[in-house]
Amino acid sequence: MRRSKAFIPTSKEAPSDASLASHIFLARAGFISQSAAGLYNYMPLAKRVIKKIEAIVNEEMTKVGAQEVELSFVTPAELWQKSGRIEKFGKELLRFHDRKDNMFVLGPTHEEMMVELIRNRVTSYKNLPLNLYQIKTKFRDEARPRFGLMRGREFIMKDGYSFHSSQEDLDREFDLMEAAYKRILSRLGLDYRVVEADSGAIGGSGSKELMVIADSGEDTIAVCSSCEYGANIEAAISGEKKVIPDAPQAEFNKFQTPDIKSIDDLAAFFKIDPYYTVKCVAKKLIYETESEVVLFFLRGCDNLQEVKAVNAADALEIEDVSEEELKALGLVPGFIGILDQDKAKHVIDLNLKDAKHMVCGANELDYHYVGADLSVISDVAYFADISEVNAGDSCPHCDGELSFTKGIEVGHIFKLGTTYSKALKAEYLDENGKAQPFMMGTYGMGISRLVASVIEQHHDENGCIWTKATAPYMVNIMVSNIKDEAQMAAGEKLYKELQDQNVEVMLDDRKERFGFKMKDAELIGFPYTVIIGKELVNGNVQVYERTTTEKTAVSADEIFSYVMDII
RNA sequence: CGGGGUGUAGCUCAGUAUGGUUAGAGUACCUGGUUUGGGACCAGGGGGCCGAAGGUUCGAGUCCUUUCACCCCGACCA
Repeated sequence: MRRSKAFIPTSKEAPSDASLASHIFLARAGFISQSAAGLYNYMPLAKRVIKKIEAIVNEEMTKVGAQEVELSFVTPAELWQKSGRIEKFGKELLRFHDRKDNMFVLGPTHEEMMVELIRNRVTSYKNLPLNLYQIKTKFRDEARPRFGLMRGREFIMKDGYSFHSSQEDLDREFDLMEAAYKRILSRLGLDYRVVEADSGAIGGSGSKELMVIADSGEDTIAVCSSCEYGANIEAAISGEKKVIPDAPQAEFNKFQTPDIKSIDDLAAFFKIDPYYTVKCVAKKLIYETESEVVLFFLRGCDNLQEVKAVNAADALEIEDVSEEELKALGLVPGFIGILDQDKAKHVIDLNLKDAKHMVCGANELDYHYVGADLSVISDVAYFADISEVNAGDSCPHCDGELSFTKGIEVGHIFKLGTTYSKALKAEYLDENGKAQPFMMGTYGMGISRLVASVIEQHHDENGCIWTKATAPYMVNIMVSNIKDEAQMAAGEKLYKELQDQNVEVMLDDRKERFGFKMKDAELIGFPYTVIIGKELVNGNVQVYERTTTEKTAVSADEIFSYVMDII
């Protein structure tokens, strides 16, 4: 491509609202342009990058036997009513009516459509397993799209669905897909981590997220310093505490603690470690048709993990609750106790199971119990893991230590089980001729989000730095002064030679000055720029490498073979 | 969905408190010339229903009402 004819509208100014590097540089370098909230146009450079990523995904999917299909973007609302997700998705589903007044929704994901596609077409265990996928635009009418391609309303996703006759076979496919996803991210040149994820209200027997490591990521993940363990903070667990503070020695007793309401005050008052205090976090849990105040008890040193709390209470949502609401229930804020708690439903963190030497609220103003032994309620209370891991906690699988990092969720693989096949009555006949719902897995990967992720991880103050696998053009030939006939001829010659070898090459033949064209090349982020300029009279050109920003002198006679070697 | 903010040239923004020439700058774009190794310079030029609709006024980018869009913080996010 000749730069003079290419549609690449670069700009010195970034959109006023852009804050992420990927948003700023993709906009400035002429990859994307916004058309409305969360909607972006892909210009030629972006389109090329997307095609490269899609090609790699397609190759890896083909390797593991997945078959590509393409389902309609406009989907009948009826399917979403059958699965119940028309309510669950709510306003995120963009709905509209056709001329016959039938309702449709723009597909936000395609579980229902895919199940419907194979229903009554795949009818025997002999045809299983089956793995179908597509790469397709999705639409979710998000309340707050932001960060450019990172969180758009319209985005490109690879979504795959597998069908099985047993849990074992689903487990096998799940591992296969995890390996394939890892290969894809490695080939793209990304630093990533596979982490345990919250499986959410949808149930299923497990899910993992593929996180690209980046400070700008919206997810917090806990990773082990020495083994492969990693988990979204919503699902992370820690191992046994290695150092346990000395226990306070006290007989069980009620103790006056005037105006001591916080854990810090309590620990200071008794001169004990917060580990030996019981914290109560009251929340309002929202269910389908009702809501209820639920008390969550944890060790004073731990914090409530709200996603775990919602799961433990089997609720849909969690909200804060006011002191007035607590008092209305007969609770005493600041002194809510774990023993003889009959005012509200409560969940106790597993870290408190059989805990001894504890200080806890006495359900009475200005009084706490000391020396409490919680083993007395071990058999009657409801225990669950509801605490958030802390940086420095020990790893649940090895001797390592957990630390936090930020990640961009670019993939999510999920063991769905039979949720959708049951809801949509999709069944096959097993060896005994008995109808069974399909066991399903679902595997998503955000293609347009990957484009942004590459730049989040690979950029500098001057612009994009594309990895070799993702670069829209591998080589940029920059003719410093197009009026210099020798320079121009050398540029044209190399351009043709590289094109003949199917190298993706750009020839910057614009009537611009050296500095302008270099800045432009850096902004766009070609891996290599061949500079044909003033050194040509001495028989030399230079190769500028974007990752290192170093220039290497190369003989003009050898430049073609030199380029073929490094790319 | 709650709270806040902004709409003026392709882009980034002045101008609006106190209404009053022909609505501005930088950048980008077109012409000509000079320049040619890190986003050049000179000269000339094109480009605006000041988000939209109503209203007040002799007169509205500026004041009032309504509305739409976009953005930010939060909630939400298979």
